Amino acid sequence: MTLEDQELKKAGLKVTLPRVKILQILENCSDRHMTAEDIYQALRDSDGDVGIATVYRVLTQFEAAGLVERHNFDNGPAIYEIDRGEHHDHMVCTETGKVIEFHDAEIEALQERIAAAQGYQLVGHSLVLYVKPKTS
Amino acid sequence: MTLEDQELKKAGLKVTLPRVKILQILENCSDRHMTAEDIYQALRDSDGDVGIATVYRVLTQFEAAGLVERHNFDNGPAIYEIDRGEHHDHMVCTETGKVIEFHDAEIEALQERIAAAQGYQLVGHSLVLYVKPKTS
DNA sequence: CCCACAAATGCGAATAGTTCTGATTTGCTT
DNA sequence: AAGCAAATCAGAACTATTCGCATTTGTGGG
Repeated sequence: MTLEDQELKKAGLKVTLPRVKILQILENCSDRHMTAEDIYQALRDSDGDVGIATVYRVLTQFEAAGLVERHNFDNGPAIYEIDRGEHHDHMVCTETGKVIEFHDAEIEALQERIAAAQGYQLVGHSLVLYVKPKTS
Repeated sequence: MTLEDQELKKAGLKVTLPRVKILQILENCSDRHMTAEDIYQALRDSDGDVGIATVYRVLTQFEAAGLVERHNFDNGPAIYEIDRGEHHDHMVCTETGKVIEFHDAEIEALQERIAAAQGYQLVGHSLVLYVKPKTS
């Protein structure tokens, strides 16, 4: 019973080979931001016989279970990352594609206030900054 | 030579029937936030024989010319709106789908600072608040 | 005012990303 | 180890969008 197995159990998900492998890939990947296709390729490269449909299904379940977060940058494929419980937003370099995480308590607070001012309650948000290196 | 014609000319675009009609639809629509499909239907309902491919092509040109803005809310189709030169972000009600515009100078300023702190220059951003009515 | 020619359009096919379907396999319960 | 629900596979389907190419449409020059 590995750590991954326990996480899956805790999330109420049956411990299956595809799910364990996908969880491992997400935990071990270097930049922590992978597309479904990236994961599919990683599986393919190692050994697996996991279909792309399963990758999507498993990622959706992981998201529902709070194990991973899904983000949509502009157009293009969604990216997935392990949810470590530390909320953050993203900055994407338009030249290199690099993704940088950041968190700003002030912005978070302002968002709440803005929603409240219109008679709403904030249930979520998506903030992506598109940036380029300063010296170009 | 209508107002729409002039706008198109100014943008360096040939004045064609599809372009004029699409511009009118965008200017006259009630909620100001339409999908390409919405526009296609509006054209179809009135009279036109404009293909969906043309709708997309024209919208892309309008965006490049600064006449309209395109936004991607989460997944689902992109929405387009006339660019009146007043920058704003969006709040989407998760229950009714209602879209509310807002602008907050403080958040804008903070975004610049955050990008700068990482050695980047802000070239754009996407901020969407997902909200629900306070009393539910 | 008309003509030529580039630019724009329509249609259908193609693409990208993602989800569904239905037959087969897998893993939990005993 | 058997049974059964849950999960998977492969491929088809779907949604949003773009492309290719034959045809049409504006526009500037004569």
